[in-house]
Amino acid sequence: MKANYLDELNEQQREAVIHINGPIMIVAGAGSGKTKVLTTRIAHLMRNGVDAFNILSLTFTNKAAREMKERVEKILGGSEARNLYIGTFHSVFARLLRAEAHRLGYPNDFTIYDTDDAKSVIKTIINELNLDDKHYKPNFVYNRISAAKNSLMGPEEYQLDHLVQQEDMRANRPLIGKIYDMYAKRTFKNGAMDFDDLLFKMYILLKTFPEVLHKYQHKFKYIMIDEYQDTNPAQYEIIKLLGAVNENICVVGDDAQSIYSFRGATIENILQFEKDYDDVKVVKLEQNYRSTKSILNVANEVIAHNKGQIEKNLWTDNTEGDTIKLVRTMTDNEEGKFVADTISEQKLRNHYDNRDFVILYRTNAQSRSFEESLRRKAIPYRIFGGLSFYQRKEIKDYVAYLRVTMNTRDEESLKRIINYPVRGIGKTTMEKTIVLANEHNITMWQVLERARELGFKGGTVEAIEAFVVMIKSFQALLSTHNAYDVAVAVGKSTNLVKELFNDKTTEGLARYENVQELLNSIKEFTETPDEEGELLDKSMGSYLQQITLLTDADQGTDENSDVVKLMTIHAAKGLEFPVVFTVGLEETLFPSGMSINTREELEEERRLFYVAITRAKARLWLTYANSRYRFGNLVQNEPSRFLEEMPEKFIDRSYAGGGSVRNAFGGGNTSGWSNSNNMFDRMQKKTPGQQPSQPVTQKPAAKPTFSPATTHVPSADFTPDDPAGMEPGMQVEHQKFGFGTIAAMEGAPNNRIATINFPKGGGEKKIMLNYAKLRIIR
DNA sequence: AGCAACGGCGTTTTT
DNA sequence: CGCCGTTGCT
Repeated sequence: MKANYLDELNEQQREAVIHINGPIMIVAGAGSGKTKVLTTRIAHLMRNGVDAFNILSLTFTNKAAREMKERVEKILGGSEARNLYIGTFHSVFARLLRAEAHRLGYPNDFTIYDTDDAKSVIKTIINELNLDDKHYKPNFVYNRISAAKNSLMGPEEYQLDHLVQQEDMRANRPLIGKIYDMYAKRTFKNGAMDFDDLLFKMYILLKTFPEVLHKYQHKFKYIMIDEYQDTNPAQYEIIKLLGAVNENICVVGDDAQSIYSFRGATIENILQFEKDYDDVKVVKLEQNYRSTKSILNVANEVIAHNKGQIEKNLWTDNTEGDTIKLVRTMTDNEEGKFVADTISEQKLRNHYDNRDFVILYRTNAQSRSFEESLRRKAIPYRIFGGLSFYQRKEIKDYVAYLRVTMNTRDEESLKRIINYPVRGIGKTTMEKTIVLANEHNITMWQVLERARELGFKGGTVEAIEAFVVMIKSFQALLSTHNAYDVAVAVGKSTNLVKELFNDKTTEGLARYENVQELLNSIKEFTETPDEEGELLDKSMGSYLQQITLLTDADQGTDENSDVVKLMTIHAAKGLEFPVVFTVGLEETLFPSGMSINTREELEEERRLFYVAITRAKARLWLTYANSRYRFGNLVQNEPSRFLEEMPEKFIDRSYAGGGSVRNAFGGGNTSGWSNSNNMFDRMQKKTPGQQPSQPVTQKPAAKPTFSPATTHVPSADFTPDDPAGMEPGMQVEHQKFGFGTIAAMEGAPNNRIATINFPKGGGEKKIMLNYAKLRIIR
């Protein structure tokens, strides 16, 4: 244990850490050691007698939660940190609701609908109401409903609220309230919650059941909230309820980095915190440890253009560092090329690794030109964002089977699989099923169960009955087998896996691999001890709820993979990189054309720019293109207004990459500047044929966090041994991770957990022996 | 029932 | 431009 953990803090940090009881607000400027303060504070609480079980810490990503736990463990030693309740608002509440949802009439194994699922339900309802989905766009309606829930407004209130109704009338969409009402009823009938429900229903639960509120008020005696500037009213009210008894609430945030108002976050929460409680301790962390003076000065000056912030003065002891480079290119493609070239150059000149670079953009769609240029130069990269692994069709299909197995009320999933793979339950049958379900006021599944009785005939009734029997056989397996075995059985019985296996097209192969990856992730889930709380819930239901909440920031835990990262600025929140490229600094793109109509919107864009700048530790490039393709046609853009807000002193506007040194700002003609024959290109050309025929580029696809780095082919005679005989020092073989050595053993005798070092399987893994299949070598 | 061709639309940002 | 959903054909 580190005895001197307080010595590693500056005065303000220490002040924040040693404050134990009563509300405290930590205003933490960018790079001011916020995470360190949070983790040290948790450790300090525990050192001073607070039980880890009584600490709730809410973070912005699951990855942040995991890291936090590790860091606390490092400070304290031992494994007490395992008992902390750390996670995102959504995942923590999902877990609590898993224990309590029945009180609200939901199954505890409720399904969590992602945005696509939710929009699909909405679209169904719009069609049922005979409304035009061109006018009532599901997307628009979804956002309206989402906003309502985030401000804790239910369907009834929504339809009665004058202001809201006026807005809908003015938008010529008066029936949104009606759709909302039906949507709420439908998802409830489906036993499903969407993302916003995880907050909304949590609030309802605490409001409705005093004994539940009481229970959690006393469980969570100490509450910490990271990124408080990005919380919404629903989150605010829940925290208010949970913290009401002990008032040991610690919020950490930076109003200058509030960038999520589009999903209901309100900066008011942090601005008002001082008024919410008596005697709020306020600590400001103003020393930046991350960036050079140049970077920080530019950031400070940019954000000064916003009005009304919490007063603070962010400063640094770091060196002045390089100037910030401002670069214009002719087109978006040249922008991509410039960035790739510069990365090559910087690697040589300053000995950077790929992992030191990040490319930040405003919209996901901008990634393309950078992908191409990086691929061309064989620079490995990884894109964060875009379509997640779990949104892929083949994965959603597979998961839909698992969901229905867990929760037969889930119609969205049921409709997805009822005739996939084809089993003779076509459109007519499905429609009839829906009609019957409505008529008898039962679920679709119950109609299927009683198909014969309800008048289905011939081949149809046989097909339905076979389907019902199959799903029930999966359900029966749940009590005797772990989630992985059930999933495998599902793949076999449905022919899902075989069907994909027989598809020898490239896409078919990729889909097959993705499904294997899904199975791997389930396997790893069942075998890895739970790091997020005291419950070792390894059930299928727990798995399904968890994967829906995984985000892009959560993956890419493989810190050791040496790749350039590409992501939106939103996704980069909380991260830092030695070298940052912020690209696409053009009017209508950044600031976004959608956000230049009010001062509030524009200020949020500026905060976003501030976040982008402050990600950089040592070097920062800002680029923009004269023209770029948007929606298929070439458009001209002015340079971003933000560029004019930066202090000249720290900016190098003359650095224009391939040629022109003049006139980085002016419009006009720069023809001839793009004959890119700079040194990096030449270097690249010097080694023809030396490039790997297979580019090292990682698959941009988001993969589950828990997938192994390498695949091990098990020995032919692989048979699992009885885990009872396993002890530290033994050599074992794992079907996926390969050969390894048992480093340590812990856990109760009937639930032993081994720490095993797999040299080729991704290093040290914790494995629950009850679930893992291991072969003893010696 | 399954596939090809076509057209329309979209880009903020994400749990 | 590229994706998605719809249409219309077989």
